[in-house]
Amino acid sequence: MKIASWNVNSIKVRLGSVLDWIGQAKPDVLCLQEIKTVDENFPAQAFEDAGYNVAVHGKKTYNGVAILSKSPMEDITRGLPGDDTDEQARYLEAVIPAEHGVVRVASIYLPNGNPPDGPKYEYKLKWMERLYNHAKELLTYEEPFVLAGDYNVIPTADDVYDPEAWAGDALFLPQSRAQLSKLINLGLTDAFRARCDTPHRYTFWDYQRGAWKKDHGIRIDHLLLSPQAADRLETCEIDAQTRGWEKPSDHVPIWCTLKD
DNA sequence: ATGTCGATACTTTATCGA
Repeated sequence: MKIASWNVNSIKVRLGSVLDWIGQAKPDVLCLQEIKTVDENFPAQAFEDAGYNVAVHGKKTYNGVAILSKSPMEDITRGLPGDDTDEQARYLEAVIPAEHGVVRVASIYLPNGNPPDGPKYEYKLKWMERLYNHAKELLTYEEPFVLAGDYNVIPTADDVYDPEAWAGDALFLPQSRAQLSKLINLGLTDAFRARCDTPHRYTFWDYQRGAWKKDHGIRIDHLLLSPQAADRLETCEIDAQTRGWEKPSDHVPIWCTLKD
């Protein structure tokens, strides 16, 4: 079972690229972030024609997440539990029937948090605390799950081209990194790091300052696996070549395969 | 030395978020 994640920075602009990529990569599940559209305007038909079932949690202009799955999804949850007043569309979870049992998959768009001296950073940390609490709850089911998405957190200095340049950024502040560690230390596995210890492998390159050309990237898109999923992990890779495509997203797909 | 992109609206340029 191949499970992928991609922050597409507008599904409207990226539809052609996403269709091209799924045609080549053939994921069983693709979690999308920053679709930047309401549910009604999500191009569901195009993905259905490509053989996918579609679940969407969108919002006008900002954020928005979706899950595409070859198998029909069950128990779809929109929004991250823990705060009924949270209006931002950043979390979508679904249960996907597989050959042997089910795999639960979440599409996550964790808040950016900049600037770090204001309410946006507070929101980020609170959101991470809610994600921690929810992951803890999911772990009690003792089932395979994959929390896939744009975490907007650089885990270590090996995951950024220039740690000093990012020192004061909400994506790399000690508090952000500590909160990600705390989540992983519940017993989750960073699938990429479980399969590749090469430093300076990235999933995001800023549009500005020729970042892609100079390989000035950061690794902020992660697949976090429950123990039952980690036991079945085969490969995990980053499809960086899409960053060189026409009209690219600033993020690239990351995917893993789980033994059936 | 400079360098982006996408969505939106009192729109054709400015503002916001990333």
